[in-house]
Parts: sequence; C-alpha cells; structure tokens
Amino acid sequence: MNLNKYTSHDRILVAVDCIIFGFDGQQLKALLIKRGFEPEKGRWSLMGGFVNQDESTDDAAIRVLHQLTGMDNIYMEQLYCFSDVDRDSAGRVLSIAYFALINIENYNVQLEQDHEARWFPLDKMPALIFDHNQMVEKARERLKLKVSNHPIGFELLPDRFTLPQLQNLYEAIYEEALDKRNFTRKILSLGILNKQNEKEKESSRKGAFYYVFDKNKYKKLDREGVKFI
Amino acid sequence: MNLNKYTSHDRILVAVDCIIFGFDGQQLKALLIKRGFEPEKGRWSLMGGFVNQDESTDDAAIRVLHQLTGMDNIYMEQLYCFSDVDRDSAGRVLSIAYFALINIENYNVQLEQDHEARWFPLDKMPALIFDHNQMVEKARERLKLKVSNHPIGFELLPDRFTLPQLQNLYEAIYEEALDKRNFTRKILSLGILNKQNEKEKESSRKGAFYYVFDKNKYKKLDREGVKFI
DNA sequence: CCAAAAGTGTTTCTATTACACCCATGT
DNA sequence: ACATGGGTGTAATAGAAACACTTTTGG
Repeated sequence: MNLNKYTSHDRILVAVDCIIFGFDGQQLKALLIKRGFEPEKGRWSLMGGFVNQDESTDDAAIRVLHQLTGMDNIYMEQLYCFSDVDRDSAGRVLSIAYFALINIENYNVQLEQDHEARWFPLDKMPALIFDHNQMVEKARERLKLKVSNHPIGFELLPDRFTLPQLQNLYEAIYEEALDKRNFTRKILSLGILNKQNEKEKESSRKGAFYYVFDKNKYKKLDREGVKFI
Repeated sequence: MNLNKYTSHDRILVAVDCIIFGFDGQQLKALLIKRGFEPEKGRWSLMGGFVNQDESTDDAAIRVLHQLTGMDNIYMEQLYCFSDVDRDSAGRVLSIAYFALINIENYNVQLEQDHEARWFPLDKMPALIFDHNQMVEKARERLKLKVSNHPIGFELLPDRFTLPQLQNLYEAIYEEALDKRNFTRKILSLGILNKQNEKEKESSRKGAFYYVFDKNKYKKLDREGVKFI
C-alpha cells in the first residue's frame, strides 16, 4: 500500500469496543468481560480489540463480536469515536464504539466461560475500565432514540415472545412505565405481529399468547422508519 | 507516553474532515476547498487534517475549522467514523467526520481566498474526492434529525433575522415546503424569539420584522430537547 | 376460592393539518 | 394602481393519554 504522501503524520492505535445488549424477557442487559491482559487486567470491561491495517472498523467490530458470542449477522451500529488523549492508561488509543443487539438465547455459553463474560442489568453496571461506562451510557441513549423510530424487537427477542415481554423490553429501554392498553393497541396497529395459538405459561397462571414478527412487514418499517411508541 | 503494552498492533493514520454548513437567508450551503496537495490535488474536497498523537479528534476538528474559517466556539458535532480500507487512494486513512454550523456572516473571507474555498448550495454539490460526498449526505441527514429535536437557528443565522428567513432555513433542511401560518404559530409558541421594532427591507417592499433569540430560553430547549417542527 | 398476571374500549385532550385573505410599501 | 412578499385565525382531523374491570388458571 502506498503511504508515501502522508508519512510525516502521526499514526495512532485504533480499537473497537462493543456494547452488547441483550434482553432476558424482564431486563435489558449488557455483556461484559473480565479483562484478560494488562493494563487493568481482571477488571470489568467491554469486549474490544484493535483495528488492523487491512480491515475497516466495521469488520473489526464484527470480528470482535464473533470472538465473544460465536454469532454472525448480528445487528450492529457504529456509536461514536472516543478519542480523549488519556482515555487509555497505557497509551494513546482511539476507540470506535459499536453497539450490538443480540438474542440472548442464541448465544454461545461456552465462549461466555472462556472470556469470563457476564450479563449485567443496565441499572447494575459495575465500574468499568477507562471510559467504558460512558460508552454504555451513550449506547443506551442511542438505543432509546433508535427505538422511537425503528422496530428493534427482532434483534433482541427470541423468535416467539409475548406482549408483556415486548412491553417489558420497551419499558426497559425507555426507563419508564407504559400503559398496557395503549401499548397493545399501538403495537398491534403496526401490523408486524402475528398471534400464535400457543401460550407462554411460565410467568403467569393464565398464560400469555405468543407472537412472532411478520418478517417482511418488520423490515419495511425498519427501512422506512415509523413513529414507534 | 507508555505504549509498550500494545506495541504489537497496527497503527493507523487518522484524519478529521469537516462538513461546514452555512445559511445565507435563502439556501443551505456547505463550504468546500480546492485540495492543495496530492493525491487529488485541485479537486473539491471537505476541509480536513490529520489527528496528532497528542490531540483528541474534537481538538483536531476545532483546529482544522479554525484554519479555514478563523472562527472559534463554533457549533460542532461528531458525525461518523469512515473507515473503508480503500477510502483514501493514497493509503489507509481513517477519517472521523464532524459537522459544523456557522454563521456565514462572521466568517473570514480572506481565509476563503487562501484556501480557494467556496460555498456550494447542497443541491449543487460537485463531485468530491474519496467518500466526501457520502459524508455530506450523512451530515445532511443528521442535521435533519437534529433539527427535529433541537433549536439550531442560533448557530446558522445572524444575530437578527426574519421569520421568512427562519422558515427558509427549516425548509432547506427538511427539503420540503412548510405552511407559513403553522410555522409561525409553532415557532413563536416556543417562546424563544423576541420581536424587534426594525424591519428588514431588502427582500420585500413591506419589510419583515427582525427577531432575535432569547439566549437563555434557547439554551434550555437545546439542553432538554423539544419536538420542534 | 384466591392470588397473580393477561386481556380488553371508551372518552378526553392535545397537536397537527388544511386553508385564504388583507396589509404595507416601492415603483 | 399594482405587484410583491409579510402577516394573521379558525375549523376539522388524527393521535396520544388517561383510566378500571373481567378473565383465566394453578395452587
């Protein structure tokens, strides 16, 4: 690669860090790892890695996410570039943060053990290394914004789910209670949900009907954007 | 600075590029320069520069913007990190794009000549180097989003301005016509505008009253966010 | 039979849209 | 006197918010 035109300029270490969101039916959580190398070894951290000369930051983020979850084709979005000179205590490292939404059920528990990873509810985040708490906070705000214009359930929920679960998800993201009747009416009016005959019976005696997304309608709304909830 | 922990990783050239928006009372424009060095010397380009080892990308963007406009304390926001491996024809350069909103009247025309800079209406953008057209497009979308939740007139308009000018600004950003009566009612209801006694007489016989922003109320709305237009 | 969560409609209020004429002035 | 752009109000519609009781069923 021909770099001769720019050789007089500084080169900088560039990392990616991933905020991985998951939802267990009740709580919105983020996946954290115990950092396996110095500096700050043994402290809670986002999953991250360095960007190689021959890959885009998107590719680096996909690679890093695959390492931790074993998953591909994950919903992921670039969040922000964190660049304070002193953000990493061991040297100048610029970090591009990404946030990912994953279906907590599909994810590879073996890898969780290898990396000493753990899901933390967002309201019980431990102190993280560097500026990672700030990254999580920013990802959370972005998710809130995202959700108000795009459907996101597909990414975070299992194939079938109940309306109370979906409402829990929205309440977790918005950090506020929603009216059950208004929520049901609104979400059903979008025409992206198909009611199933079976009920989920774990969380109540009566049981709640399962729903699945109508994939095509869902994608259409995602492309076009909607005023959501 | 101690970088020994990370020495086995690639270091990358990092640049910032600035999309500088201005509004002349009629049209929304972006400031472009004729690139002064190879590669692509002489072609239209965003103003940019490399990020030094000892500065944040924010600082680099502020520095670059100052070089071109002579202005400080400019409204600026990080837009996105563009990182395709081949985006720069002369080598691997990652670019963090920023967009800036400036008051076109305050800006230093001398510097415009030094850099062979020119304002281009957004609907008459020339072909730009690398991925710069894509950056402009993304900035434009982001501005649209921003405007729907935050006041931005302060940054783009001169100290006093007329309601028709303000409406032109919103129409330029949204790329759609707005109803004059609805616009006026809505914007005045926010309570951030103070009517002046003088009129602007250039663009009509009758003349349009000048308004100024109530700085405190404006800032409050900016902090809290509003459903805008 | 009771505790616990699911399911279901109506009314009120607020915000958005659509729409047309008179006013002030310079030429 | 007329051409040009500035300024102003009301009615209709749609969307959001508030609100409480009945149903199901496992224990």
